[in-house]
Amino acid sequence: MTREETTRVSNAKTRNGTKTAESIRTAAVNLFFEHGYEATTLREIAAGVNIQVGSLYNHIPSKEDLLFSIMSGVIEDLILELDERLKPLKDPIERLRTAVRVHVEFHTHRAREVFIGNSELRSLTQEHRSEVIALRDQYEDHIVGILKAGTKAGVFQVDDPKLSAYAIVTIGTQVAGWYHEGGRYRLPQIAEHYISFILRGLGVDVAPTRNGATTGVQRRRTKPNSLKLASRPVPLR
Amino acid sequence: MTREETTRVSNAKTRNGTKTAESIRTAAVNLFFEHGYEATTLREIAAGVNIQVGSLYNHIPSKEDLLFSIMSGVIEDLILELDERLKPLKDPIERLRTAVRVHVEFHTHRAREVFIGNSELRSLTQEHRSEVIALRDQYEDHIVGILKAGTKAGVFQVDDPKLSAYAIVTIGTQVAGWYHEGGRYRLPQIAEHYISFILRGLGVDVAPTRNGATTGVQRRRTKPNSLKLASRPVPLR
DNA sequence: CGACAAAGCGAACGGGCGTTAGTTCGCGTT
DNA sequence: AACGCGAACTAACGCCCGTTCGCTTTGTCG
Repeated sequence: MTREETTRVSNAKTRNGTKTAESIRTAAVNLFFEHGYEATTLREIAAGVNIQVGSLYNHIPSKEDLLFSIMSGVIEDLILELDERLKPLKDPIERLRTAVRVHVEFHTHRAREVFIGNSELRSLTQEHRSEVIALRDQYEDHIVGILKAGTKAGVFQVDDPKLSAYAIVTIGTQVAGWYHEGGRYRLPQIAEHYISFILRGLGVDVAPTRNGATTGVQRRRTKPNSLKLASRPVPLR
Repeated sequence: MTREETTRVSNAKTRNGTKTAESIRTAAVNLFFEHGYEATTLREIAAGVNIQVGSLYNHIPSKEDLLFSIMSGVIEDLILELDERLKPLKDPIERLRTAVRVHVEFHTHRAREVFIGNSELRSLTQEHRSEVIALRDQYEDHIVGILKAGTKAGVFQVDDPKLSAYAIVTIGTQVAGWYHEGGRYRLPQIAEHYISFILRGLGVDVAPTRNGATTGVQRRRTKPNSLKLASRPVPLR
């Protein structure tokens, strides 16, 4: 009952040289993303690391704890990244601009983990779920804080900061669903597009998105026909 | 191998008077929504209908087929509803307005089924998944058609109709995640809000959303503090 | 009232799940 | 040379899953 699991993990090397715990994590991320947590077997994960099922338990306390460490880890990293990039900035508009940029960049770079984080909440224990929700709320509060500060300074026109923050966060979920490296849209392009969109939504006057001139964004030269919709959330298998 | 399952179902009455097949469907919808398809047991579904496990097979061919009938059924209904409401309209703006209204109303009224439809694609067989995706594409094509017609008529300014349609559809997914009857926001309020939002996004000049004056919408008189975010996708259990 | 089909019962099936336990192996340290 | 230890292996556990099947109950209709 007084268990004190570390969740964080040893860093010893496996017999073939790579860190096993790390391999387990990435194998789990890929499988959870593709088949979902419930449908993924520890035997599949073990096979992905080329070890036997039982050996997994040298590195993880349980399957559920593996999921939890992935979910909490990705939000913690997100919060850390946001804090760091926001630290030197004072101007509300610049702070929001950076927040959205970090948000979109993170949700594209680590799309799989984020997708898991947004869809597997119900597979966690009560305690772990509360913990993840607390982290998520903490992140949302950051955004809300920026919005409130900007509203008080008179540069934003926001009815309900919490509702607006929710809308902003939702965009990330969406991006994580369809973005894949090498796809039609380049990362800065996506980020700047949403920055303009959101700022306009907050009542800030932004130059129209003509040829990506807003902040000197470079658009791709190829015709922006249509998004590769086929690979949206999770076809696969 | 040459099985010809009907998926549609008998309409005999059970011993206590209600239609069993229907009860199975709603019990399944609730459980799939709360715990997910993989985590839901046929025994749980049976218990929800006050029946034994084996008796389920008097009404369904398999668990996967039950999921499929829920997912395809909800999209079929959505398409039917859209067709019917769109039939008498010619003006592109009016057509889009109605399409969004139908979209939001449907995604709030049948939020649970829609949520399942958007999150359990990967649990279907190849064949069933293709079928559902085809239906979904068919629905998207309706929206794309409206956008293209409006663009050709010169009332919309759309870079990429497919991408815009995707954005519109995404809003529904989002609403289905947090809406619940009796919550802070009333249905027409949500619909009109998104109609204005989307029309503005398409370059149509819409009166600003001051006191819901756009089309004579009545806002609630209570202060619109914050959305009940706690019950977003799926805490529960 | 008796026949018949629909629908429910309840036990069983084969299989796969997460997890545990005992053991072996290869290193770095003493 | 002996030891300790982390990490892998193998085998098994108890459990619960979706599905099947033979039997019984029920409601309907001629």
